[in-house]
Amino acid sequence: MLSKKAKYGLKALEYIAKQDPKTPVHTSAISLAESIPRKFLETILLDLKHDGILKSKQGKNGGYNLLIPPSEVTIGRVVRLFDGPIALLPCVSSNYYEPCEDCENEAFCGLKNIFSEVREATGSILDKLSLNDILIRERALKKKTSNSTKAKPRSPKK
Amino acid sequence: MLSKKAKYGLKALEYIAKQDPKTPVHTSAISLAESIPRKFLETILLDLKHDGILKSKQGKNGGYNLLIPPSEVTIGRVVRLFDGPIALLPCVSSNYYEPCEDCENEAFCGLKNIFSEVREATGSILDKLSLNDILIRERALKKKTSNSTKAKPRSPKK
DNA sequence: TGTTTCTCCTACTAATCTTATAGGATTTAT
DNA sequence: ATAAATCCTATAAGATTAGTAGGAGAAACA
Repeated sequence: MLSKKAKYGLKALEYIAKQDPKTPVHTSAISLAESIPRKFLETILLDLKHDGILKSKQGKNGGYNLLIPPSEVTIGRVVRLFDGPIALLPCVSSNYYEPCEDCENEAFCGLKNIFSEVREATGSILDKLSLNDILIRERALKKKTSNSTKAKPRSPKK
Repeated sequence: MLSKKAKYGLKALEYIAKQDPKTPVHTSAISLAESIPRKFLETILLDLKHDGILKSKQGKNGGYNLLIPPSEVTIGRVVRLFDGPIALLPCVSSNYYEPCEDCENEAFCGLKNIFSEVREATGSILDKLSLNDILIRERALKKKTSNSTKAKPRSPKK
């Protein structure tokens, strides 16, 4: 399971990505909108800033904005920042590789073989999809519903 | 990351699966072979027994054996037993589903959409592969190496 | 210049989870 | 009987999680 930090972090980023990129977004606004404890959120946004995903403006009317475009903020990066490795075993992690203490023959380990497949499957999703994809999918989901609610809006009038 | 329990559990099961299914396997033998603390292993094997994966024989010359064939012990089942849900968000878990506390519109959640894809990818591997597949892959890996070590053993003599 | 409103930073804490260990009760073979 | 094994519960140290507390520092603005 994701930690609250990772989940809150993703939701906060999503919220920021939806706002005007020129206007600083207040912690308290995010806190309110996404039901994230304000003080907790502060530390999370700070982490995101230190990682180079967000930039901040201090003082009155300050707040946060994305430092890099939403399409370049991968989900994997955010998950790793807060929760560490995506892999389920250290020996199959790309970014945090460590051999298992007592593994005699890593090359022959059936477990490694299987969990490497799992890591590949999840990594290929999380490192490919970005903040932007969250937004795109959300729009797609909403559109889909509004379409199926309306009566046959298939072809727009000329 | 997997917990030690899950990892130890899988390794223990693998060890047991490799032994004669008629002869009870001692905790101490597994502990020694796989470098798992004996007392810790005891509780793990007990869990596996209570879950119906292992059966035990008490008393002298007692020990553990598989209750069901290796091909029916999925990795997913063992992981879930020790570590809970495979999903990264409660709202995308098949076996432990829970709505997110403050999620207003689960149907429109971009995060859910993406992590449901992740859950599907990992679940489809972990619930399809079994203890038997670990053994099969291990054998395949060893064979591959021994082949490439030998000089062209491609076609056996008639 | 002083006040307000933000971020920034560190330290702390309560609760839970992890990774075991301890000590014996129970069961069975010999 | 005794030895050797599982069974069961309790305990405990350490790490992690999910926050909270309290202010320092920066900028806008009156």
